[in-house]
Amino acid sequence: MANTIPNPTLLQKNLLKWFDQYKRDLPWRRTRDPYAIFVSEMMLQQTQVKTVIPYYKRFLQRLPDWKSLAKANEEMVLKLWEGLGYYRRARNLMAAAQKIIRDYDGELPDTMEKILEIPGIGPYSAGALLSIAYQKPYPVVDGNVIRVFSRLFLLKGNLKTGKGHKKVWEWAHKLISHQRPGDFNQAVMELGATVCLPENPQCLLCPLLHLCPAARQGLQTHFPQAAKPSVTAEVSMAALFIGRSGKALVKKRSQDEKWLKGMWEFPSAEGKSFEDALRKLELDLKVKAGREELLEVRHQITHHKIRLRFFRATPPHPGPLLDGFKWVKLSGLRRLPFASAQGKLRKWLLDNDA
DNA sequence: TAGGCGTGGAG
DNA sequence: TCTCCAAGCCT
Repeated sequence: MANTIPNPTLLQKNLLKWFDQYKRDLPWRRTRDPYAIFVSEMMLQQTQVKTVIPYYKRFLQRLPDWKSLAKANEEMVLKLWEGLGYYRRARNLMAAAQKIIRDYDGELPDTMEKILEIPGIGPYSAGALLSIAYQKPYPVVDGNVIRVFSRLFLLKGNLKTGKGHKKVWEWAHKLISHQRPGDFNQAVMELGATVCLPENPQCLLCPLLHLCPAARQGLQTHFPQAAKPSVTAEVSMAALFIGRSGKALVKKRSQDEKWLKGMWEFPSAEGKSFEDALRKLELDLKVKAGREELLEVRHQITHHKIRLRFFRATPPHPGPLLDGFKWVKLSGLRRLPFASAQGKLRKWLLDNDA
């Protein structure tokens, strides 16, 4: 079957009309403030809309403009970010604010060249900021755009990297609306997030159904084509819960660790088995642990599936605290975190950490 | 270029 | 329970 190319004008018109009628009411769509839009874009990197909303509101309430963010202390910014993940984004956000105050007199620049120099801003975010905050006709490509375009244009192969990815950008450049670039970009993403879903795409609700060759051929779930399956390794870890008078001992991970460098965790170790890991811990900390498993927590970190089992241990002999350890106050542990932001513990732990 | 970086939603 | 992957960036 011929790969018919949808008419760009028609595509824009249908999509924008649908967007006007069905777009979600999101807090960052109620402002034109480049700062607020910038914050939202940083938070939205690899993070779902629903997750971001409460963080976004709290962040803007506490740090409403470039100036307040630029002079904020890092502990406070990380605290506001706690639980969102990818903590480098929080530091980049601060660095961005400082740069904008220092180099641009407190105004987000409006050229691609300058925007790309801002820490934490790559091709996607630059396009989003220029189109949404400044109505400039730059496209965006994210996971949604890849999925929508792969179906609309029957794009084959891996579209996340290399030539395939470049192809998606070329389509995005061709299709961007010059009248309403910000709305067009958001509309494609909105369609991907609410209608053109990875599984069970809602084609009957799609404003582009009549333009979509994948849907016409019943191939919508065959696009985008699956990337090569990633090999994941299974890792066994043991962790110690060492409590004393309402407090628990936590440890800062070293910079030599494979993951979560510099983050706080309950003392843990890897091993060939849980027992093996537990013995290492006992040896390292010079403590004796019980063999009764308190809890098993599972974690996914790039290409690793981790099972972390917690065991109770009696506190080490009181004396000077070892370097990199500290006691945190806990009243009740409902969930045990694996590790957390640099110098911080995850919120359900800090809730109890007066 | 591929791997590291966090957490949680959803099927 | 398991898997996939989300408004990506950096090295």
